[in-house]
Amino acid sequence: MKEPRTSKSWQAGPLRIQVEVAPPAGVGGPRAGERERPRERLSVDRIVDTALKLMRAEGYEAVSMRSVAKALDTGPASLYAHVANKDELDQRVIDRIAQQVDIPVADPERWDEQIKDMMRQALTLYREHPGSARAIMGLVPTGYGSMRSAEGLLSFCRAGGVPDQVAAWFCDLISLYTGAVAVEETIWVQRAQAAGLKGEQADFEAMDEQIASYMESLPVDQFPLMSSLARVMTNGDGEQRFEFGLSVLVAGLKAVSAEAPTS
Amino acid sequence: MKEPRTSKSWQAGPLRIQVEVAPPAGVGGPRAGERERPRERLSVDRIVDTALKLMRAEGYEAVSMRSVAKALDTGPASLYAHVANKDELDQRVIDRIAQQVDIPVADPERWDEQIKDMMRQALTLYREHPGSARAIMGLVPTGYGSMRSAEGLLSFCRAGGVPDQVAAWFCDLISLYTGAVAVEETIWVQRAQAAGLKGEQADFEAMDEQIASYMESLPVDQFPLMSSLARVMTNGDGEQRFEFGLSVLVAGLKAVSAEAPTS
DNA sequence: ACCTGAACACCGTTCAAGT
DNA sequence: ACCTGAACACCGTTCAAGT
Repeated sequence: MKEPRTSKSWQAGPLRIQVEVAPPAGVGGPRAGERERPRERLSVDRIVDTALKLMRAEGYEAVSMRSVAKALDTGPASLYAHVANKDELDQRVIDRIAQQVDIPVADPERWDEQIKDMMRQALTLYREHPGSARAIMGLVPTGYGSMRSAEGLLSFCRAGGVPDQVAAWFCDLISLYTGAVAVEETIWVQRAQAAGLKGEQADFEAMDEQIASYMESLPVDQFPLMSSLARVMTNGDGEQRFEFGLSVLVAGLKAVSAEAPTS
Repeated sequence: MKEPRTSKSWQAGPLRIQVEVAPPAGVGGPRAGERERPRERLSVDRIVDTALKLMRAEGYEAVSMRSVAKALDTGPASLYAHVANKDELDQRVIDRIAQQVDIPVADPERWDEQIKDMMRQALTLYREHPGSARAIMGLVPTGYGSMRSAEGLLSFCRAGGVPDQVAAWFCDLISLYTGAVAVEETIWVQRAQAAGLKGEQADFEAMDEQIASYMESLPVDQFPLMSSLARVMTNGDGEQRFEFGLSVLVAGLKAVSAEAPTS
């Protein structure tokens, strides 16, 4: 094990914790008006920026040490002077995305809606960076963006009178759920794209229809419910399903908070 | 695109649906007493069996077309006569795991506990096959095992008087959550292993401690809650956190069911 | 200190050739 | 029909050598 090359690292324990309590100087990317000289100096920011751009444009799968290096007009080995490994790069990219979430001041009148809004924003950001959720679920989130999000969620829970322990665990729970939804969507999109190379558009309706009629075709004696509820199972788009999930989670949060002793 | 080589496939639509409505003949693996002849004939079952064993022993990461082929004493190309691609192999392995979940007859007295029990079983199985959750979250689940699980969940919801649409979406929701928890755990285990190559045991306490003290060190003005609740945030082991999630989800299910019109 | 080319040990998949 | 060796186009990471 070698020491981390980036100065802002924390390795007092087994984990590498990404420490970056302030957002990067600019919003990201070379400042406007800055000319692209043929060979600019490498830096963590430049690397993260190009990775982010690549992800936005072509999805997480297209982001590799090699592709990022190529976009920077160099070889993959050069990146390792600024970033410990792919994992750290992923972590930094993800955190940059998380920093884009807008977190309002907690309002006791609508703290539950504020929680939902935050997660809707997160899902939107995931969608704008196809596959990013894939990466997030492979990481222990530290870093400014993640901490900021957690702080926000905690503040909304406080505003709602949620006991601390419940609030703490709920942060994890709802973040995990949102990430998982994004991952699931990514898969569907990939499947649809893989299947529909001829057509430009992914045909989700055809996929739903296919699954529904498959469920309907299941043997009624073994699968009485699945076969009769096939259409109900496949009902609704991603939006409706996500909203359903948010409702269940927030309703559950309230119920559990009411039971728990206020700690 | 070539047609699927396996007879039991369904490609009427964009998706490849794995159709296997009855479990494989044996419980899995060559029957006891069957001698291992140097070069047995390949088959889907043999391939899935060896992949499953490999996953159980060394985790999902160790399961590649090449490693499975090697374990079968052949080259990776040989597998493609029986399995369309890695994706189909994953799907079949996952489904074999899902088939191991025990699904009792629905009991209106304790339908909610039955739901929780099923998910506890699922998490245990994920843990016994490290990384399997990773694979499951990359798949659109069809196949016998998945259908059986969904049927079970639906039957419990019915027993609890949950409206159909709510039940259908809830199946997805709680399965997604359980898979996500398993994925998250996998990551922690991997991190711990990567960090603690010297020691045999993964030192989760040290990781918790590290994270907790990192959170405590956050600037209080920006992160008043995170810094003061650091210990609460890192409280509890995987078990407690999962149980919390199950409670929130089931409580939420009841609340949402009460609101919704009984369809 | 930073960067590089070349190499190492892997992937999934394809394809022409064998039996 | 089933299996195979060899190849293709990728990975992440390392390392000695350059500047």
